[in-house]
Amino acid sequence: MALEHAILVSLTERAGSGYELARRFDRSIGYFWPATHQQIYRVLRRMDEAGWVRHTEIAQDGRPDKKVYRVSAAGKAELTRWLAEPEDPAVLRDGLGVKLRGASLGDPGVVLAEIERHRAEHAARLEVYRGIQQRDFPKPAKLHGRDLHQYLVLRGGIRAEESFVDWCDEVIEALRKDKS
Amino acid sequence: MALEHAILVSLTERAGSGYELARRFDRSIGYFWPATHQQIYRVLRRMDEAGWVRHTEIAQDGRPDKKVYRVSAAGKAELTRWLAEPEDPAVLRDGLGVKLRGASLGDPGVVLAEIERHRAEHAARLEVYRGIQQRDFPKPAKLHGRDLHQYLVLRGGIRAEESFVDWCDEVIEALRKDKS
DNA sequence: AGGTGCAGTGCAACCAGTTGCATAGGTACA
DNA sequence: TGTACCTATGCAACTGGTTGCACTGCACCT
Repeated sequence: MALEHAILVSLTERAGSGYELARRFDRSIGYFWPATHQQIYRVLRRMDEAGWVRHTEIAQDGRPDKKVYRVSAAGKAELTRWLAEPEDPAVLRDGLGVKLRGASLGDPGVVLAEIERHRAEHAARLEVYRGIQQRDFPKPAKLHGRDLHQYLVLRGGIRAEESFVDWCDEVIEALRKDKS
Repeated sequence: MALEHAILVSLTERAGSGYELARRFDRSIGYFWPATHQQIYRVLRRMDEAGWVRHTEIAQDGRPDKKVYRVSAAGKAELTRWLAEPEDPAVLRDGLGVKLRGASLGDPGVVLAEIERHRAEHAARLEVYRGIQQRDFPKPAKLHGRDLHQYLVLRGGIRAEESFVDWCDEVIEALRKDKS
């Protein structure tokens, strides 16, 4: 139970509309906490009713009106309350692992190809992360406070992708050897 | 959409009741695909109606009757169909990352302690995985087919946990340095 | 003139998963 | 004797998230 809090963190960094938030979730923050625009709109409304955020309607010319949300005092209080609360460890739910485990029930070449495909996808995402690292954090030793935290989250993404890609390579090699 | 398939894979390895499956999911397979007994019972019934599995009621003395499920021909067909189908990349949803990103909004020491707690939990799980590896796969170079696949899935778990623990260490060191 | 795509918000239906509870007999321990 | 835990199945209510669709209007390309 924490899309609320992901939105609060994002809105604390910068106020924005539901649409803008959905864009942010597609980029940076959504890599660690995915959300659709639907889900975001719904949660925003709920938080508005609860008083955690307030919105101001902004008329724009050429494009539709938008509602810009900002975190209220109650929202900040809720955020700090949540930060102090213990968080459940993240659960992973990996269909690829299940597939590999069942690989011998079908054509093993099919699963091998699937692993190769996933490897490529994760390698691409790794490149994106590394690009962000070089662009936004060229001197990591000098970072402090919020910038440091953001950098460390990115490091987590990089490490996870690296380790996934390495695993794929191990699997690909082992499956090839087993097949021949 | 794949609890169905996780159950089918597990039942192919060995037939069993809903209760037994729930135990298996608590141990091995559930590390990669968690499920509660509720969810398992419900899906089993649905798959029974769809003809993917069949059950035989078994009376036991001293303990309640049970229904032992086994995969039908239709179930096997569905499994191989699914194996050939491309799988979406697993999404991660990590509250700890969100917390770290918002760490400067609260007491930074609180988040540091939280990371340390998670590190301990994942290190413990890593030990469990390594224990399984030593007990069940002492000679990995000799593995083939199903055993090899099972070993490789375990390797994925080990790699993921190792990389998470390493990340925690990086974060802990950086946060300590930043605080002082 | 027509299609695609972006900005912006939203409803309704659905699906997957969680939580709380119920039932029932057995074993094990204090 | 009471309590707690294990085996075994299941209902009901709820929560979180997905999918499909709808409406508006501008910009850009062909």
